[in-house]
Amino acid sequence: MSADPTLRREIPDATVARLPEYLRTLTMLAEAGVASVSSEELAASVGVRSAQLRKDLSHLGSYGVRGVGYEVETLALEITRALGLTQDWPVAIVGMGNLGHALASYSGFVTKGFHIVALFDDDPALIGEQVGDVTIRPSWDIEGCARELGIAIGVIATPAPAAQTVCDALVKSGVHAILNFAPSVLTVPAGVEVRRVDLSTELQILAFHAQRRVGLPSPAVVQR
Amino acid sequence: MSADPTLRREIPDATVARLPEYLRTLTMLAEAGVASVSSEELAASVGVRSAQLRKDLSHLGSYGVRGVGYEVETLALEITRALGLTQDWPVAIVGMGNLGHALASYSGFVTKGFHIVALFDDDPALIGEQVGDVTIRPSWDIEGCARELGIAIGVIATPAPAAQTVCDALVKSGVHAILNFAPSVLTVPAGVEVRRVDLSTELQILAFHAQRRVGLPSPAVVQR
DNA sequence: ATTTGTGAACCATTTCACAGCT
DNA sequence: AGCTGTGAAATGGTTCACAAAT
Repeated sequence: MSADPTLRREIPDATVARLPEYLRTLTMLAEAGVASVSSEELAASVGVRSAQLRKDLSHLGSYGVRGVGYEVETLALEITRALGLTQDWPVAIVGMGNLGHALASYSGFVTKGFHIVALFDDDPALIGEQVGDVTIRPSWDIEGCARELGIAIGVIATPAPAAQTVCDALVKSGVHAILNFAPSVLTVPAGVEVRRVDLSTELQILAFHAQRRVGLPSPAVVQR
Repeated sequence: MSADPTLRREIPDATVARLPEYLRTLTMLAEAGVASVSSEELAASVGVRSAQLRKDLSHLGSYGVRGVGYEVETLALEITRALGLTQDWPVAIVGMGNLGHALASYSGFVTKGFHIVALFDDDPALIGEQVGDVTIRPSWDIEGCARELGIAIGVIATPAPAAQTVCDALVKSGVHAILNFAPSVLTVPAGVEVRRVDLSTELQILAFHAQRRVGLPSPAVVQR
């Protein structure tokens, strides 16, 4: 492996997962006119320990000033660069039911860095519908048009039984990154990154913790 | 602490996060009429290693039979019990925009173990609307009615600026488990469990991995 | 013969604590 | 003096490999 000092460092997954948080907070600080933060302050806003923040940032390079802190604009730019958000990523959503519609019009989606270029569904009643400035296409056209639209990230919001078929079509079209909202495990070739978001999984994890509470101080009196 | 052999074991977070996956797969197997599985088979369906599955299950107790495997029904029941899904958890959703509506009618929500008992929004145009068999109430009534409805889990689907206020109201009403879809970090007293699901965070993590691919096989025709 | 349950080894991540720089 | 960057220690999680059980 090359030991290029400027870029192509190995960034741990756990760090990558926190970078978006840091970036969001830095963006808010920048909008509030804050020019500089210490690791202590930034960590507090994000809800991590300052040592963790510093270690995370150290994987990107050395962008702080000892005795002073980090320049907000600079750090935000470096994280943006590290995450690959200096370019625009074309995204497709497959499955335009309630969830698909909600995702397509979700403000957080239009965040700098992403651009919805295609919507797919296999329900004839939905095909042709205009959502924002994109028209819903039939799912069976994925392989026909996904590659020429340059889709890099696919979002699957179909019912579970359709998810694997849709996933296969996306992968065949050159998509290497998939966000799966369907409650099913996807099988993909090596090199394709899948992340899953599942409501019932999250609720069940919360139920576990809620259950642990039986017999604990129920009143929400703030205490320490 | 007590070393009670039957219950109240310490289950690692990483294990708890996988239990819902196991349960979902077991439920599918049961519906397909499968009576027994080996750790190898079950692990393959879920996408983990068999040693991991066995270690995870060992935290619940010893419910397998050596030389044979696990009885599907029994194991499903034990996981259900461990997750606290033998009882029904009353859930409230706050923020009934596109996402809130999609969540309220999401089939995965009605999974055994959860029951939507209240919906809240502060938009007068939405208050009073019927979604399923629940009527949308004004957000400022949370403290007034959440406790008597026995709400255990709160789902926040509001815009980011409202999230902390809503969270405080939920906590004050005795809610100890919160699922936050708003892109903001919530501050809660100790003992309250918060899980966050954020679309742009997920997309940014995927962008990072997509970026790593530049110059790898299968060009997706990069363009602007 | 086969598959579980689990110590032990391994690996990843977090936290500590302080040297190094401004 | 103050805060970053980072080795070293501590913690948590995963995988190995095999004894125990049927």
